Amino acid sequence: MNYWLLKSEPAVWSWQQQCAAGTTHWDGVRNYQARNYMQAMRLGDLAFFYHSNEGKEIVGIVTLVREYYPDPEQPDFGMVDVAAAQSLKTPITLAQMKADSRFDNFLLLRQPRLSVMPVEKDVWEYILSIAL
DNA sequence: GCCAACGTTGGC
DNA sequence: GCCAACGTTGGC
Repeated sequence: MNYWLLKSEPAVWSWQQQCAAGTTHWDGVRNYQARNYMQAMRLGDLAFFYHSNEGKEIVGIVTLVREYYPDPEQPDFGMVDVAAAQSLKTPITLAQMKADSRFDNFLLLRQPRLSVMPVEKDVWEYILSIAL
């Protein structure tokens, strides 16, 4: 089991919309590093759903329900399918993570522009411990 | 293959 | 709305 983080601007696609929709394609990624991480995702993996730009907080968890497959209109890039799994009782804000040294190595802080990234197991569990 | 120009992301 | 970071493009 691997853990990930997916970014979405709530003005474009929000956690509320994800919950209402259930399972959706996670497409539109046009960055090779992010794509490579998507290709490494396996069925049943879990990912945090992060609101970028507005909110700037982790708000929920999705499950991977279909592994990477190509976008017929953009063969170099593709998508995965995810399903809303759980909302965090307490969203974890970017400011909170920046202020906590446990997140010093978190890619979200190290590589702020990356939209798909892995999350270390200990970071994943720590977030759950304060968010649920 | 280098690097300047440009575009995009995302925090502030 | 601005701007820093950084990935991509294209000329040489």
